[in-house]
Amino acid sequence: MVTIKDVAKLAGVSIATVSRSLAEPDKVSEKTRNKVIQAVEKSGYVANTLAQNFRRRRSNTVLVLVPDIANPFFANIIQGIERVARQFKYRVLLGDTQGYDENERIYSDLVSHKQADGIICLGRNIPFPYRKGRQSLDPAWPPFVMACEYHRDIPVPAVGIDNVAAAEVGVRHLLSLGHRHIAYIDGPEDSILCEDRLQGYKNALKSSQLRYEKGLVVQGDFTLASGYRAMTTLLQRKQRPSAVFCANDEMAIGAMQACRDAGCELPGDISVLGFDDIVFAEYTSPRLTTIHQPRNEIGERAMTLLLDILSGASPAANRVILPFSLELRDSTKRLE
Amino acid sequence: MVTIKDVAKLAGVSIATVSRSLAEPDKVSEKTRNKVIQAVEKSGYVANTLAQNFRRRRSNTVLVLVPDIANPFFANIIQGIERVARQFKYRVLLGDTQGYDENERIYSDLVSHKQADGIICLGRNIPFPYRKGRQSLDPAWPPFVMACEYHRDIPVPAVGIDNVAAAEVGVRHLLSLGHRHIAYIDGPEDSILCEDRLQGYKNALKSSQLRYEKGLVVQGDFTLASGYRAMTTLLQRKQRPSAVFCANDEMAIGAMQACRDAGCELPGDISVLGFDDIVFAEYTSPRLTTIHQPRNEIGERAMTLLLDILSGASPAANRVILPFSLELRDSTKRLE
DNA sequence: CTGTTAGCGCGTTCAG
DNA sequence: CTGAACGCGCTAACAG
Repeated sequence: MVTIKDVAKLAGVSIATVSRSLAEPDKVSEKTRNKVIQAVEKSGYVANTLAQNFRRRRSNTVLVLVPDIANPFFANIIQGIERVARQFKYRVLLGDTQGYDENERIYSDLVSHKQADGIICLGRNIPFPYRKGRQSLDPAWPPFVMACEYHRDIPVPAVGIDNVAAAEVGVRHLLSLGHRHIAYIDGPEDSILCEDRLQGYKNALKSSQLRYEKGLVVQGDFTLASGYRAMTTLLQRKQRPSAVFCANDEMAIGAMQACRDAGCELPGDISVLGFDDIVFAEYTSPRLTTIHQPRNEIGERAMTLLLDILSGASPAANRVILPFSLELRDSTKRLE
Repeated sequence: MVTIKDVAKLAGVSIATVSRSLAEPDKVSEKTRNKVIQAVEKSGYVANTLAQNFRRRRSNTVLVLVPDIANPFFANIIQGIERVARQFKYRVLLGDTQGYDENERIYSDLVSHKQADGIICLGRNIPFPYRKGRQSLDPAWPPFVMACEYHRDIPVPAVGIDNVAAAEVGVRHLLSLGHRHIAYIDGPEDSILCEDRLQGYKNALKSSQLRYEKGLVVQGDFTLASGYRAMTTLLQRKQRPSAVFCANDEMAIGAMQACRDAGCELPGDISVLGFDDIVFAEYTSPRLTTIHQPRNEIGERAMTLLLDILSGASPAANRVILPFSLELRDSTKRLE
């Protein structure tokens, strides 16, 4: 292995000069710099990152905590993170927590062990212990930002969309089609993002002077299967809803299947509205009307935000709200 | 920051003893070990991984090169890798290559920079330069294994299924339903895995004394959109196929959409057969008949294989072939 | 079984 | 602008 010493010898300079020429080129005279660069090329020197990291006390790595990497929604966010990370020479360490806090703990330990400089959290939990009711960012926490979700009490830097507004827009769309009996298939209980969507759903109902009916809200967990189950439950009501709003596309796709299995026509008997706009949404039958989130951009902005924090600069904004849009397709239809 | 020195002082032993007590506990007397452990707990010491990695000259990290992380098929494999990695205290570094060789290069450099100890490659290329026609593993290459794909000439350790056999089983199923005009929507050109599937397709045709017709094979790139386009092309033939075998589920789902848009009934007019058995396959309409691959296990075995190689033990087997199964659902139907 | 010692490869003072 | 020298925190001989 060729080390900085070899290069120094070859270039006839000291190792300090080699180090400087590479890290802070402008602090070195052009002449020496060229000598060094030549020596580097000739020897095929590449700095030993392990040694660099050790010396610099950082890893140039960010940890991405994903509740479920198999969820295509998260995958797109990771893509965004990855792109920015690569651009800034950062590495992305993947932590698939499978929804277990315990795993989050394991992974966030990586930061205290210096294996990662910061964390991007795609799930809904802060991966460090903290007192319930805490209202401020603990300075002892490592740099981290949340993507999609955010925290109700603690001002954690976060990137996402306005979920209340998005849900409201979606449900208003259903209302505008004449639906009055609209169900909501919710996501996991402790997801603030789902609470927001529920709130948007309620707001929309209210704006049409409709009463919020608890029985029309069924809980799922973002999976296809849970959407199927939830819809099955809803279809057993004496009065079936004429439309259903789902907290994500996968549950919507599951719900559609349940409708078909129950002999309902789509969208004739039931309109279905999704959330996220995953690629598959365009390939369902009927094509799924849904709320589009800029997933790649969410990832990019989250990484950028984390980079800001890591560089010590106060982040441009603590909470980044990105635009969403209602993607009209064929799964919602005017009530006849 | 509390270092190994502090612990040594606190425990009244040398730093070497602390190091040993933690890394090789059985080489230390129980008494000293306990002293050390107490000191560790009292001081809250955590070893600096950066220093350890530097000293040990390895990172306990594997790099996973993914052609497209948004593809749910890969996501499941990564899950498997992740699980085993966590179990063995390895970290997973993610490299989304987006199909660019250039990116693969960037990432595989991480290994030479000691940032990763080995590579698991989910794509179809060997991420290092090598002479075309090379027939053996270059000892200069870092430890790596391929999952799903493998290499035609070079005996790269690989995990996957028997794609020829799997495709043959699938197409024979179509044949057994009376189909004689069976199309194949192929994957990317340089995918050996797709070549194998094509071979299986040909074998099946041959077993039924059917002629292989080039026009019935259309190329896609594994995406939903490409499946849609490919099917559209196929539907424009004077004689439409009565069944189509797709190299993956996403293309199959795209193809189904194309059929619907063209007014074909599914599976009445056209039977569709997928490959992979991604979760969405059960939620299409009709439910997609497809070939199931044990994705999680592929990931697990790939990681295990890499671990074997890293530990110097000659891997139990150089090529691991896992079982597949034909998942009969509703998208294939007897020809009437 | 334990302690002493010598670096790993690099970044970073501090003089010059 | 450049070089000598130190040490980051830890592991791995080696000697005792």
